This record gives sequence, C-alpha cells and structure tokens, in this order.
Amino acid sequence: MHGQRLTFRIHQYMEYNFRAIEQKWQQRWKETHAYRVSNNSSKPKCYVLDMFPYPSGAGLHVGHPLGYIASDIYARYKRLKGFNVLHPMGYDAFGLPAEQYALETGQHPAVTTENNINSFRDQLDNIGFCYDWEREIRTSDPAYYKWTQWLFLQLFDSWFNRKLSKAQRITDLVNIFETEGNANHECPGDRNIRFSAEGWKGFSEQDQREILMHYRIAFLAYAEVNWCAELGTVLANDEVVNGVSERGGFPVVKKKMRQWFLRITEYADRLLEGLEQVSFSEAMKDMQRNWIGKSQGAEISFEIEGVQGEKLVCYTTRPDTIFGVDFLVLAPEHELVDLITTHEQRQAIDDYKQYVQSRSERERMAEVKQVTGAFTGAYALNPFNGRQIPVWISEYVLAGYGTGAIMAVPCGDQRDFNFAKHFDIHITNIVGDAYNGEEANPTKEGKLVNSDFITGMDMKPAMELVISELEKRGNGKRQINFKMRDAGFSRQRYWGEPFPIIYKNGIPYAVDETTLPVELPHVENYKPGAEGEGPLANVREWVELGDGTIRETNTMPGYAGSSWYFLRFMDPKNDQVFADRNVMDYWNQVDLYIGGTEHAVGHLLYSRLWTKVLFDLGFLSFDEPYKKLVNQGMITGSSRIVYRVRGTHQFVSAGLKDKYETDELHVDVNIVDGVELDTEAFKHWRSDYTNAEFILENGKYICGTLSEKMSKRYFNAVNPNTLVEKYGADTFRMYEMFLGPVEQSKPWETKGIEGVHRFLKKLWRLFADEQKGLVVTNDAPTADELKTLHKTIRKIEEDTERLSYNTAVSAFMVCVNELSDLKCHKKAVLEQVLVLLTPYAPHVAEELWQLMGNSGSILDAAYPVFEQQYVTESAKEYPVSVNGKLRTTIVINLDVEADEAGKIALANEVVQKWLEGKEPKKIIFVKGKMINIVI
RNA sequence: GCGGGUGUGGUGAAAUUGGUAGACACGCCAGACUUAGGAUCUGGUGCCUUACAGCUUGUAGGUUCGAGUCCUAUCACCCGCACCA
Repeated sequence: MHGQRLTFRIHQYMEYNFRAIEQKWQQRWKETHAYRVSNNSSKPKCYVLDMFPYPSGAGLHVGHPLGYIASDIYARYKRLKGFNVLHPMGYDAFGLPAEQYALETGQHPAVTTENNINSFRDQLDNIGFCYDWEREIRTSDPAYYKWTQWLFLQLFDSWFNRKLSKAQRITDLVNIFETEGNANHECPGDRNIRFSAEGWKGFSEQDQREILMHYRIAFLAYAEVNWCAELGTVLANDEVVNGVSERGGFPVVKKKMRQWFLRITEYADRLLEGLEQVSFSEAMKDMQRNWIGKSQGAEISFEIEGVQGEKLVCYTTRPDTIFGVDFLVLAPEHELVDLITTHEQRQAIDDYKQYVQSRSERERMAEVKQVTGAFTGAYALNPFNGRQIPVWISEYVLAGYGTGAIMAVPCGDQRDFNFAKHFDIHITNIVGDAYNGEEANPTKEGKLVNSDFITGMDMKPAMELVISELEKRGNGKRQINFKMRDAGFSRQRYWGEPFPIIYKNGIPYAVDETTLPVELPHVENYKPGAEGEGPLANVREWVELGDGTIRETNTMPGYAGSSWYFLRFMDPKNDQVFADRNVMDYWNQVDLYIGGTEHAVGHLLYSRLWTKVLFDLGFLSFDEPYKKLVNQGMITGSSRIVYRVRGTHQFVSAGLKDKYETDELHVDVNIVDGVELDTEAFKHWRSDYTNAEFILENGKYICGTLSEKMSKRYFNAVNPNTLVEKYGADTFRMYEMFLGPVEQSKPWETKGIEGVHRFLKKLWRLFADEQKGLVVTNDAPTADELKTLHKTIRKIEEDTERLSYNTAVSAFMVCVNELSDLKCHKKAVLEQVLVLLTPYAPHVAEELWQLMGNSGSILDAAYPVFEQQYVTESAKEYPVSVNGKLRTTIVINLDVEADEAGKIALANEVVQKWLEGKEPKKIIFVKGKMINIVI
C-alpha cells in the first residue's frame, strides 16, 4: 500500500501534468508579483499594448485571445532580451450592449459590466498572460472617467490655429479677437462670420460664446440622428435596416439634434502627415488616407435663374469639365431646395424628400442600379457662358460632403451618365473621341472639345486656368476638401461618461475642474427622454442645479475612454493628473499595438487626434500614440450543420441529404467531433431533439460545415476554457499561434490542437521519463546537437522579432524532432531551448527550468546567443535545372565558383541525358542557390 | 457604390530578397507495442501514372534562363463605411 502510493507519486510527478504545472506557476507568479512593472528602471523600455476589450456578456471565444497571445509572446520576449516591458490590460467598459441588456432585464449596467469583467478576467487568467494587473483600468470607473472628462474640457478650451497648424487655448483666441478681430483666422464653423476687434468687443457674452463655439475643438452643432419614435430612441446605423428599426421594424426618420462634435477635420492634414512616421501596414495607412479623403478641386458658384441673392455652390475635383455640365444635383436636404423649387414641381420634390427620409446613408451610396431623383424646376446658369442648367435633387448626393451640391458631367462620370440617361437629359460631349455614347469616360488625359476658351487644351492645365478665371470673376475658388467629417461625440444614452458641461441660459460652460468627476447618477429606468434625449434627462434632481442652470444630458460615445487609455496605463493610480509627465516621457509611444482592423478608422484616428491635441497643448512629448501597429486577423467560426427531414424528427447525414427535402439547422460545435456528430449528446442538447432519429452513413452522422462569424447564435463559439482544461494553456497558446500568420483571417478548427499538444509532450520527454524521472545529463553537446540548437536560436529570434509565430512554432517542432532523433538529453542544449520557448509556453518552460535545478525564474533568464560557427555548412545540394525544369540535384562545395560548378553539372549523368548531345547556350549559376542549363 | 484584404494538397499552412512549391502540423493509409487506446513509436501520403514521363499555387495573358512571388486583365470570397465596440 505504502509502496504503491510512492510509485503513484513519482508517476504523477514525471508525466507532463500540465494543469497542475500551470496552476502552480500562475499562483507562484501572482504571489511573487512576477509581472509587476516599475516606472523607474535603467533598462530600455518597451510598451506592448492590446486593444482592450469591451466586456460583453458572451465572454471570450477563441478568436479574442489571438492578438493577446501574440502581444504576450512579444512582451515576454522583450523582457528576456533585457527590456523593461509595460504590458497592461483593462476594459473598455462603457457601451450600448450593457444598456440594452438593462432595458430588457432591468439589471443595472454597472452590475452586468462588473460580472462580465469578472468572467473575462477568469478566462484571461487561465491562458497565463503576463499583464501587470495592478495597472488595470476600466473606462466606467469614476476615477478613470474623471480624466476623460478633464481631457474633454481641454478639447473644449482649445481651437485649431491654422496658421500654426496646432491647437491653442481659447484665451489666446480671445486675445487675438480683441486686438485684430478674426480677419486672420477664418471661422471653421461658419465661413461667413467676420468681425473686427471693435466688432468683437461690441458682442454680448452670448454672441461671443457662440462665435467661440465655432472655433472650439469640442463644439456643439446641429446634426441628424436616426430617430425611431416608436422605440423612443436614437438608433445606430447598424440598427436600421431598410429604413426601419431592426428591432420591431418601426419607421426611422432623420431628426436634428444639438450635439457635441470633435473638430477632427482641422487635423486632417496632420493626421495624414503623421502616417509617414509610424509603422502601420500600407493597407492600414491607405484605409486611413481614404477615410480622410483629401481631394483638390474648386468651389464654383452658379447663379440661379430668377433667384436673387443666393447662389448654388458646387464642389468639384474637375473644374476643367465646366462646359460639360448638363445639370446640377443637390442633396435632398440642401437648404436651398425649398427656395428654388417651382410651384409645378413642389409636389414631386416633397414626395421625393419623403422617400429619402427613410433611406440610410449606406443604401443611398450603394444603390446604383436604380436611379432616383426629382427636378426642382429651377435652372442654374453656367458662370462662363450663361447656359441654362436644370437643377435636380437626388439621394446619391450627400449633404455632408463638400457643399452638398455637385455639377454633373455625364460624359465624364458614370453616375451622372446613368442619371442623364434615366431622366433623358441632354449629354454634352467635351472629351471628343474618348466618349463613345455608351458609357462615361472619366479620363484626365486628353484635349477638351466644346469647351469655349479651354477648347483644345489639355485637361490638367485647363483645371488651373478655369480656377484662376473663376477667382478673377469672383464666382469660384480653389478648394481642398476632405471626405472625413467632424466626429459626432454625443450619444443619447445612459451608460457613458457624462459631459462636464452645464448650461446657463442655454449657453454651455465647463464645470469647475475641481468638481470632477461629474458622476453618472444611479437610475432605475433606462428609457430615453421624451424628445429623444438621453435617459439622464429624466433624472431631474441631477439635471437641475437651481437658478435655471442645467446639466448636459447626453453622454460621450464609446471611443471617448479608449482615445487616451494608453496614457493612463503608464500611471493608472494618479489622482492629481491624468498621468505624470515624467512617467509619460519615460514610456513614451506604444512600441507595439495589436488589435483588429475593425478599428482602422474609428478608434485609431480618434486616439491619434487626442494625442496630437495633447501634444499641441504641451502635455506630451510625442504626437503619435502608436509606433507600430499590427492587426490580427479575425478568426471565423466553423459552424456545423445538421439536416432535418422536413416535417419529421429524422436527421440525415450530410452525404445522404440530397435524397430528402431537408431543413438546415446549426448544431453546437462542442458536441461534434470534427464533422461527426455525437448523436447521444445531440439528443440531450435541446429538449425538442430528445426524440431525434438519425439516418447514418457508414454508421456515422456527418455534419455539414459552414464558415461564418463566431457567434452565440450559430453555436460555433469555442470557449478557450474548454481547451485549456483539456490540453493546457501552453498548448492553447502555441496552437493559436500555429494556426497561421497573426494578421491573417482564418477559420477556427479545434482538431489540429493535438499536434501541438504532442509536441509539448515530446519536449517533456527530452527532460523526463515517466518511469525513470529526470533524464537530463551534463554531457558536452555534439556538433549536430549544437547545430540544431543554433539553427533554432536564429530562427526563433528572427521569427519572434517579426511576429511570425506560426513559423516559430514549427521551428520548435523541428528542433524537438531533431533532438529526439539525436537522443539529446543534455542540459547545455535543453535549457537554452527552454529559454527560447518561454514566451510561447511559459508554464512548462518554468517547470522544467526549476526541475533542472536552476535558481531564479526563467522569466528573467539570459536569452541564448546565436553563434554562426555551429551552423556553417561547407557544401550544398544544388538543384540543377535544364531549361528551367528541375532535373536533378548535385552536392557541390560552397566555395566552388561558376565555371567549376558548370563543369560539374555538365558531367552529371542526368544532365547529360537531358542535353541529348546538344551544346548548352548558357549556364546560369547562382552561388548557394541553383544551377540552370539553357540549351 | 467607395475603401481594404484573401485565393497554394482532403485541411491549417510554409516558401523573409524572382531560384528545389507543399516545411511544420491535422487528417488519412499501413505497421509495431498493448488487456485496452482519443497513449506512444515507425513508414507512407499534391494530382495522374506499374514505372518513366507529365501536370500543379483562383482564371487568362505577359516579362524572365527561371514566376506562388513582378506586370496586365479577370473571377470568387471575406471585412469596414462614421451612434456596435
């Protein structure tokens, strides 16, 4: 009995008992604060950051940790390389889903958010990340959003000085106004506002503050939202489908509301220039550039026949096509539509506007097959020759871009062409032979015809000439435009940061900084206000401060807290400032930022904006937040489908389904092994399947597969906990990396995880034998062993550095396969391999490190140094091609030059056969690569 | 519509600079060990072929001694588009 227990113990000890090992080391690292990071260090710094998650109720699925594992490996690797590494984690905890959940269940968002965070944390801890949890932040924590509010006030108290291309304080602007008016600083919010110093001083406080509002970086303006009266709430574009609400199918209309904005358009050029300094993928940079959408062109004013005092201003990138303008198109929302519409056309225009009200912007842009529009009855006049041009409205022109009006040149623009054909509008050809009458030709190369004073000119110089003529005549000017719009910053929601703003007589003022944070009041009811204001409007005792002063009732959007969180991680507990200046100077930019492409244009642009403003105001010493960005690909789910014979509870296997009429149903991937359904588990999965019967093929029920987004509703989400439980965190980490390149999207497939698990077990056996215990020796390594080791060092270091983790995992496998073949159990080799492995599989590395009797944690071991001498080869097996086709290989010494190599190749039997006695025309020899013989 | 990405064996993929396509795994096939195997080990495995040969990186062209890689055209799929985060 006693003896039996002893063997059992040894047995337990020496097999790869991953769960025990992992739990032991996770506990140990926690106790020893192994991941605590100091802001004071003589080591070089490295800041490795993940895009922090929104803690959704669904929990983590295997797609989430992909990026986290990638950054964790990099952080651990840098630490081994001697860096002081900041690698924090937190939660982007404000957001709509928690609020919607609250509306449905009455549970307070603060409660559900807390619960979700706790389960996220459990899942994260399971995987063994090296986060410094003492730095955890939550955007919904008052101690955090106090500073979000404070930073908002900095944006509110700033304007963008176009002369200096930087943000300055509002007091500087007021000083300018008092001495010189706004003659040198055109008003970005309203170009028509002009005043002198005297004029400024004559304005009332209300007028002055209204003007300043047009300059502020955080400003109030009117903008349309998707208003759904039946739901009594404002909807996201996502929630509107075909003009009705996704939930309930109620009508949705545009409603104007006064809302906060960030004047990101003023930073458009800086945001473009900044891309030159950062290491993002070209694709990412292109996405941002296209989003910003800088274009050069002109604004052209058209007189309207019979209308005095108003002109139609169009923006065009092709002023040279002015004589090809056959009609103008206004956005249906354009402010002059009502004024210019004739009596006869009134009904048609009103009907059309009614139709457009129900259309989403996406639909308006995407719908090209169906041309819609209405004629206003008005005519504009060509500014050069006075030609009459009919004025139409159409949904394809958007109010928000340019001036909301375009000049249509059907011979040169396909959408204009389609419009002209559909409504039978005359098409003027100004490009000559380049236009075939069948489709538009948007060429910028060629000579203009039918074009008055620019006839015969090349298009590019014509653009310049037209602009200067327009400027001379005062009915146009050169204009640079951006597709990007100012960022809407108000949400009519509860679960977000309250604005630190109060209104006195309708004029907004910053609250006193010392009273921050403006805490989100507790509410029992999350329903919106009567007019669509946020739920806070219902909390009268919070809103009304007495003497007519009231609080802003909107809250900030999701991206408010995430725009600056990377700074707070540096100094998360500071209650004096948002982060200490010296600490920010030390940690500086994020060296590696990992997250999904879905944030390409939202979060990334906003946080770049905030960083630039803070830099301009002197709070930071850098104006780009992220030095290097890597986008992890999305892991799609691999759904499993069962086929139910219609009207029965018989389920037919995939191979036989064509013989029946079936309905396809998703089945939980967790009860399917590969594609084979566990039929017993299926019967217990849901009560309505208890009586299921199966039509099998070869005794098995085979499921269909479908690749789609990982989601609860498709039952294709795989919980990392299940896999960690079964194979261990180290296997899970390595398998996620082994799936493919970090940046590539790929479907999840659990099957392959066995291979990685086998690898770790094989590694374990290099160190320990289940029966004999530790088998590591102190013998001196052989040349072959050293070659394997150093090849691996070189490969792992290179691959880790460039985040090519899938090939690194494969290199570990090759290494362990080779060492196993060599029966290498030598400490000198194995412990170096362990250090290499630490970033990937920290638990097993630490366990074996300790078992070999090392003192101190492997987390801080010395990283192996590659030595060329162990891997240098003297010969190579050259591939030999004849006419580019590989025919044989020959081993030749590496110091052999072209002439000699050619001779050796020609003497080869196989080569001789393929030469068929002919003389070679040419022999191509690339040293160390290949030989090609051309005949 | 605009913008971005991806197409290589049965599957995930590799090939970092134009130089032996398919490394490393999964799966499958055969075998060893075993009371047993969802353990371990050995061998095989792109397609077509008995073999030699031939074919093969979405499709069609092109450049080159040589193309998965460069160029042109084209098809298919995935993602984003401003209030989801």
